[in-house]
Amino acid sequence: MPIRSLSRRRRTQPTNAELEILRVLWQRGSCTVREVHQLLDRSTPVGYTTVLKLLQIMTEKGLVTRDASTRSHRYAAATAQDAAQRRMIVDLAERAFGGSTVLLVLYALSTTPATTQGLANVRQLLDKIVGGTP
Amino acid sequence: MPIRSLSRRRRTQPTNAELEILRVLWQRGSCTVREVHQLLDRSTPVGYTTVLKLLQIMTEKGLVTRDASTRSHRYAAATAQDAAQRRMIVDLAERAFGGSTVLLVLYALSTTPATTQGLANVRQLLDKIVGGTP
DNA sequence: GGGTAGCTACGAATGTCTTCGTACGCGGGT
DNA sequence: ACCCGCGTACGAAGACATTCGTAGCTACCC
Repeated sequence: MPIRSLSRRRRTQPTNAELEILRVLWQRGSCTVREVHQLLDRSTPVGYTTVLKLLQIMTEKGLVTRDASTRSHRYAAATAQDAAQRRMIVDLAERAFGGSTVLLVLYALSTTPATTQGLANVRQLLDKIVGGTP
Repeated sequence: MPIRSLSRRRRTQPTNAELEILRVLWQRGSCTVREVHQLLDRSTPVGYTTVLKLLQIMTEKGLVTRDASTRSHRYAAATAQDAAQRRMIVDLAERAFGGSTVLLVLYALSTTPATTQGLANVRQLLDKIVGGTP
């Protein structure tokens, strides 16, 4: 019988269902449960109270903030989208690329069916990063 | 009482513990359970039978192959490392970047404390990708 | 030939994620 | 005053993930 189970996933990363909700909140700012429920675009639809429960859990975790001053509480993402995205990239780099985001980038670029516009953007950003840390 | 629970995580992606084992197998080729157990480098150590159980489960999932011709079975990763890495990138792009790997790359580059060598590699790869799909 | 070390198989405990049913309260309309 | 729609809170069910103990087998060594 296992007593400890401490090596679970990074607790700070949102799960899949949480991420879908966060996407709605990032796009729309602050939302009621009903709004999130209606805006969610899922392959398999989900019940209203499921969304409510998730938002309650996410509040406990600190992923979202809640304004309970009105009857229909309003929820908003607690962290900015880009910060969360960067965290997820770093997490994936650690788990699968030995911590190297550059390696991750190389693989991503060699996979992607990229548009010339997208590649131009990457090149532009590269030009902006003058030095880096050698 | 939930009857169906179908919107779980992408079933093809290895979990965290599975990924740690795959890393060993990718690095060393084919291994016995004992070898994997000894080579695993975990913050919290894990028991021998845990590794065994995980390898059995991964065999069922098709993540690894098993050669049972000797007393100590030998396991090997079923898919190449780079293919798995690409899959994980695509998965993250879908979950958090609207499916755009280019956007993922942009965020990764703007985060990373990159070496000039790494950046040079990225630039080199960019030069190789002549066209892309506009 | 018996003991021991090492191996696999299996099941159970625990924790997390996702889902929903049910209970309960408040406010507005009739 | 009463009901109904809408809201929150809570608990529990089921699927997975992770961990390990125990059982049972085989080979090897004295």
